[in-house]
This record gives sequence, structure tokens and C-alpha cells, in this order.
Amino acid sequence: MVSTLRDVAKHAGVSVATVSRYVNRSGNVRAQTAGRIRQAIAELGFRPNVVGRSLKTATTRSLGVVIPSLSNPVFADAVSGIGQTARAEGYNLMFMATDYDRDAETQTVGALLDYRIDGLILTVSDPGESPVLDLLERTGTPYILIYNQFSLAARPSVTVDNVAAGHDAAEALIGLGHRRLGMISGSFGASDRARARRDGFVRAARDAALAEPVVREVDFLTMNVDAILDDVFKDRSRAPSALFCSNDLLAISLIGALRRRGVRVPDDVSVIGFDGIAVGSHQHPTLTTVVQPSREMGQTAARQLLDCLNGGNAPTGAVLPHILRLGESAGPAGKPDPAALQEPDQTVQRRTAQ
Amino acid sequence: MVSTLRDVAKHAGVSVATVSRYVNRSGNVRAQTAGRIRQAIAELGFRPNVVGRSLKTATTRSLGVVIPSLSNPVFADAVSGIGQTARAEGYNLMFMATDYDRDAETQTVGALLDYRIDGLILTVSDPGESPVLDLLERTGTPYILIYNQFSLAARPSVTVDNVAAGHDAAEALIGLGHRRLGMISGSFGASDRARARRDGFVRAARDAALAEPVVREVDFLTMNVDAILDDVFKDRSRAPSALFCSNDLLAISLIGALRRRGVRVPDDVSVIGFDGIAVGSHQHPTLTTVVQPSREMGQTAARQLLDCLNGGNAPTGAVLPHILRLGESAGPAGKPDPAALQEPDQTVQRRTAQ
DNA sequence: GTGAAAGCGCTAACAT
DNA sequence: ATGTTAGCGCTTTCAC
Repeated sequence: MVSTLRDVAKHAGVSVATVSRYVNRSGNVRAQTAGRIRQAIAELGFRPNVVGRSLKTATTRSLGVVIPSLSNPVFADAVSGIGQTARAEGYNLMFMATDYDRDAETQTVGALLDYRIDGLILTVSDPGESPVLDLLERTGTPYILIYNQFSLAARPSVTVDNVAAGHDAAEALIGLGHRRLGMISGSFGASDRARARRDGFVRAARDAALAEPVVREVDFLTMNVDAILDDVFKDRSRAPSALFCSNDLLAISLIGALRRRGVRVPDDVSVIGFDGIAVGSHQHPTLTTVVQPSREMGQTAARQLLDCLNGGNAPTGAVLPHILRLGESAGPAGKPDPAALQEPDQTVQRRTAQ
Repeated sequence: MVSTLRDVAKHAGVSVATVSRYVNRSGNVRAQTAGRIRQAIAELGFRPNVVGRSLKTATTRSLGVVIPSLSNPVFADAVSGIGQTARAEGYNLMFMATDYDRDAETQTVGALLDYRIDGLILTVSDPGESPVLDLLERTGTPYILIYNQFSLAARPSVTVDNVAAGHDAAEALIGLGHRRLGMISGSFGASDRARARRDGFVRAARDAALAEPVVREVDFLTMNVDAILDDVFKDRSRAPSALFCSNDLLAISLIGALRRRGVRVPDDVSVIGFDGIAVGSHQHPTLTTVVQPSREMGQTAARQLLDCLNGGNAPTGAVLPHILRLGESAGPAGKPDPAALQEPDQTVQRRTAQ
């Protein structure tokens, strides 16, 4: 059914080497010969077998991608960027999601290594203490992290400065006059970036001499925001007037839950998210959030990895600038003054971290 | 750096054949020999090279996945389901998005074929007239469509009955008392399912002897809903009181745009979406929508394909039931009567199509 | 239970 | 400019 180089060679009356040269544009082939080969290829519907090539060249022209989940558009966007850059260079993607399961990380990366991917782009739960990264180092597989915060071990990663970003989120709220801040986050255990955002956020509150922010974890699968809200707003006098969510999906849930219990956003409580997923800016109220350039992060990671594979330097990672996007979900603290309201959806570039 | 079967064999003092048998659990190996091999593998950090195996067995244990975009969570969910099922059987995914570009479809599928994927799961822009599907038929590659409507050519596809679903959406609105319906859709040219949904929707309006629904296409990339709304609501007296969107992302945009211009949802205009993406039910108002079981669709497609690869029958496709999810975004027509409002987020199973 | 050897489809010396 | 050939890592007869 499928034909091989040999079939084509026989059909065109040349040797396999010549066909190979023609197909790969390596070495010269006389125009007339090329014509015969072209015709043979067309007649047989020949498609080169990458498996044979890979075995010989010890290279697969495929990149592994391992991320926690596709359910969060932030990762999907990054994968889009990776795919675009990879495809432009003729690379394919072998893809797997781990669903935030550490064992799946190891298993998945192992499988990818068996496929002899040329390099790997991944997000792990903890880059400081990761058997997966050790395995990659040991086997000498080029890799680059994405989203993961830099750790002491200095693993290359393409990310924003999550600490600075968390700090900026707090400052934005403080700038609006909020004095009692809170943060609601997904599992800190499964996300080094959530921890970093929290650290920056809390530090900003301290820097401004505010009371220690309320910080709560919410179970990511059930997204049971209501239980958290009951707790946070138990004591209305000490309840936060502004909440920072560790990601936009959570922020959107939170706003829905608040409004469903009659709390007005932003009039009663301001909300700021993190990620900058597209749906946030199409909502009502539009979501105020710290935007990560996810697509660009994917592109950058892919670019660095591909450069490395093309004989360049090892990936170094990159800290990309985050952007504060002002939407309608965060407003001035206290009695709302319409004149003081932000113009919705105004986008303000903030500093690059580091 | 990486060791081979031969290295292990030498290290353990056995032949490569025996190591191969041990690794693949094919044929018997004496316990003592197995022990030596196990140790050699551990010491050398041996990982079998799938490329060599694939060349020999003419099978890669990898599935191709080609979908229009990862930006819409509905596809991301399906890919999750595919990945889960594939991984459970030890299959890997080679993944590519086409960004709704027909040429990219062909190019991408071609690349995947060169990698000798064992089978392919894909969504095409037009299954009736698709060079890609012809190519797959010609090469005898097992494949199954997903989301695509069945066509005359009877390509196997895992989908909901989009015509019936569009019909149900209209009936739901009509049941709430709406008499003037409208539909806003992404490009019909790039989506056979959008066309099918429209057909069912329009037919239901006719069946109910209503005026022909207003139908408008919106550019998917810019999502410029406002221009459409200006047009649709130009003549308030004839403007629709309920709008059906061809997908949830669009519905969410639409609701935001409506509210931003002071139109209350659902008090003034009801909105119903399509897909059932998670974020819709966390919004305020919660989104009324026709839910596709995306994850399950992915699982079903993967299962049928894998069964086929394991020597079973060719994939037949499947029509999975859709579900109408009643949220807050659709309410009674005319003067809203609080007592008559639906209980939010109540989920009602509807008939399976066909 | 184990080993020897052929060969999957391709590329890259090397030879002509 | 083209042909011959070895061999990439593995599985799988076929012997023993």
C-alpha cells in the first residue's frame, strides 16, 4: 500500500541514494533525473517514512509538550504558540497533559523520551524538586520550562515574574483605595507560580503597612468558591474589599458567585485575576487581570529550544513582561464615585520584571 | 549517552533477543536471567528506542490529532478526552491545530502521515469536499472525525446531532414565549456544524409559524459583535427577543456587549449558546446552552480508533446526546415575571438525536 | 530458554 | 551526477 524509497528508485530507474538526495534536496540531481523521480513519486503516491529517517539520523524533528491541563485556556494558548513556531520549522508536537498529577509527569516524560523527541517544553508542579527534570538532565535532553518560576537550581524557564506580578496586582488594588486585601488561589502545592504570586501580593500589602491579607486555597476540580466566600465574609467588618485570584478562571467563578449572593462587583468588592485569557475581556463586568503573554511565551520557548537543536546555545529561559489590564471588575474602594471609575478595558503596560 | 538493547545484552551477558523478549514480555525468560537483565537496564538507565521498534513493526503507537483551534475550550476538552483514552492504552498523541485554514489541514495531515501515525482523529472544515479525507482513504489510514456532521459520503464521525440540537435551542426559546428569534454565528463556510445548527434552528421557527429568524455571521477573529448588534437592533420593533449563538464563546461575548449597551439579559433579550464550556456555568448570568459532551466525544473517538487498530472493526462514528442546560441567560419573553423565572443551572436531559 | 541473523526505510560516506 | 553499501535499534523467525 505504502511505497518506499526503493520502490520509487526502481520505478524511476535510479538508485535509492539519488531519490533520497532529491527528496531531501541534499546533493545535486540532474533536471532530467529529477523529473523522472518526481513522476515516480507522484504515480506511487510516495511519502517518505520519517521513522526510517529518524532511526538513521537519530533525530525525530518532533518536540514534546507536557502541561498540567488543557482545560485552562492559558495553557492552550501557549501550546498554540509552540505549535505555530514548531510547524514553521517543520517540527511536530507530541503532546500530553498531566492533569496536575506528579506521577503522570514522570510517566509522560518517560514515554516522550522513548519516542526520542528532540526536545521538550514542559510545566512541572515543582521545578525545585523534580525527578522529571533530573531525568532530563541525566539523559541530556534539551528542554525548557514554561510558566514555572525560576528555582534555585536555575532551570531555564519562560515565564513572567510572578512575584512582581503579584506585587503589581496588590498595588493596583491599593491604588484604588483598598485597605483590606484578600487572595483566593488554586492549590499552592501544585503550582509554584501561585506561591510566587502570593508572595508578591502579601509583600505589597506589608510594604503598604496594611493588615495581612486573607489567603485561601480553593479546590481546583470542584471550584467550590461558595464555601470560601462564606468563610471570608463571615465577619463583614474585617472582610476584604478586594480579592486577587490566582487565575482568571477562578476570578470569573468568583465574580459569578459574588453576584449570585447579591454582592456587587466592583461596587462592593473588587476582583482582579491573573492570566489574561480571552474570555475575561468579553465578560460583564470585564475582568481586571494581570496578563501573561501566553502565546508569546510558547513561541519564545519553542524558539529557544529550536535554536538549541540547530546547534545554538542551550535554552536560557526568559522573563517576559506582564501587563495589567484594567477592566470593570476592579473599582475604587468604599462608596463608589462614578467620576473616579476607571475607563473600562484600558490597557497599561507595566514594567518588565527583573 | 543513551544505551541500546545491545549494550544491555552485553552488560547482562545475554543476547539482544532475550533482552527484547524481557522488555516486551514476549516469550519466556528464566527468572535468573530476567534478574540480570533488570539490573543491567537499571545500571545503564536503558530506555527502549521506540523509533527502532516502529521501523520493525510498522506501527508507532501514536495517534494524530488535528483540530481547528485550541483557543476554543470545546476542542481542548475533546483533546483531553482523547489523550486520556490514548494514554491508558500506551498511545501517544501527535497534535496540530490548523487555525481554520484548509491548506494547513492538508499540510498537517500529510506531515502526520509521514510520521506513520497509526490513526487519526480530526475535525475538518468540510467533510463533504475534503482532499484530506480523500488522502486518508487512499492511503488506508484509519481515521475518525469529531464534531463534523455526517455527510453524504458517510465519513465516520463522533458528534451530536447538530440539526436536532439547533431545533431544541429554538424550541427552548419558543417555550419561554419568544416569537422573534435570531441567530449569531461564526463563519458558516468554515463550519459544517454551524450550518447544521442553523438549519435546525430555522426549521423550528418555521414549524412554530414564527417569522424567519434573523441570522448573522460574525468574524471569528475580531469578534466584532457590536457591529452586528447595531444592525440587528436597528429596528427595535422587529428586533429579536432571543438570540442563539453558534458557540458559547460567542454567547459570552454577546452577553457582555449587550449589557455594556444597557440591554438586560435575560430581561430584555435572552441568549442561548452552544457547547457547554465550563466557564459558561460560572458566569453571571449563568449561560443557557446546548451542551456537547466534548470530553466524552474525544474518548469515544479514541476508543473506536483504538479498537480498530487492535484488529476490530473500522470506526463507525457515533451520535452522542446533547443536553440543554438552563442557565440564567435565557428567560421568559416580554415583561419578566420573577415567579416564572427558571431555577438557574437546572440541567435537563434531552432526547438523543436520531 | 536462549542465540544468530535478517531486515524494517532511510541517510551518508565512499566510490565511480 | 549517480550508485553501492553499511548500519541506525529493534523484533522475529528459525535453530538449537
